[in-house]
Amino acid sequence: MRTYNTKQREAILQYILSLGDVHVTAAQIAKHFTNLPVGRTTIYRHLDRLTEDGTLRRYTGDSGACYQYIGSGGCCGTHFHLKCESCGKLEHLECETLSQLEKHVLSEHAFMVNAQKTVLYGKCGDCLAQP
Amino acid sequence: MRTYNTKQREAILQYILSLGDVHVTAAQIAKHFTNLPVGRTTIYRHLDRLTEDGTLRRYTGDSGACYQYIGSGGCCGTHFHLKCESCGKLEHLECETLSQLEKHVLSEHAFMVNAQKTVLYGKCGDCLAQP
DNA sequence: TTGCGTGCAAAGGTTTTGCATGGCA
DNA sequence: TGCCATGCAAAACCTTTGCACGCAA
Repeated sequence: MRTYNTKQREAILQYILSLGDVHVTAAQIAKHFTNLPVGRTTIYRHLDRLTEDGTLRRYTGDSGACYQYIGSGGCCGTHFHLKCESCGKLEHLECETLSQLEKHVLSEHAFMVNAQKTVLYGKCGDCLAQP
Repeated sequence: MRTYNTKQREAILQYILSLGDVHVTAAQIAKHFTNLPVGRTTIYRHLDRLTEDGTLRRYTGDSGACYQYIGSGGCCGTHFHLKCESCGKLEHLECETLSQLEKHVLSEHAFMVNAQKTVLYGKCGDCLAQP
């Protein structure tokens, strides 16, 4: 099955890439393209496809699904992510302590953590510094 | 504002308590009360109230909100939870390694983890043992 | 020309709200 | 009796699906 390079596909991908570490919802994308000819259906279909491709990460927030760019390297497959509850920023977290955690939980608590899907919620440094 | 002790309130609370560590969705509760006079509206209103009370924990799954009993002691305020993606079981995880993780992430990565809201996804021991 | 891509409309599911009635205290 | 609680119906949302037309290759 071939994939076509349409204007809508380009526009959606460009927008997500431009956001960097900040996640988006389908509604946000739709709002961003209010004045352009991009239908909701198309947005959802591309988000689904990009998620299956491994281009985007999908997780479920309090009001709908959120998507965020992962990158072509697939480097985010093995490490955790930190989601700031104040500003919505999603940070990547790769360090030895996290790997130890995975091993510990598996060996001591008989639970295999799926780092790909797990998001640690909390407050990032920037938001902690502000009142 | 007083709160009344109605049959519906009792029935819903009893059902959630009887489930122990297993979470429920609003749909499951509605299904459980198919033959009893408990409307969806009432279920949602009680779930909201109980969550605000701190009696229940609420988190959002792939298809709707999930609720789980916390207990009056609030003992779950400080530890993590493990959600099995296969069977849906929610396990409590309290151990020294997790506390270390929190301290490490805060001091080394400038991020304060909200353990109350964070759920680690993965596979529990029972499901790992099965094919 | 071929077949995927698009978008409108409609359907499906979950959650919320309006309003009249019911029931605890 | 005074209010909160209830539940039906309808609305508000988010997401998916059917179908005809458009467009990239």
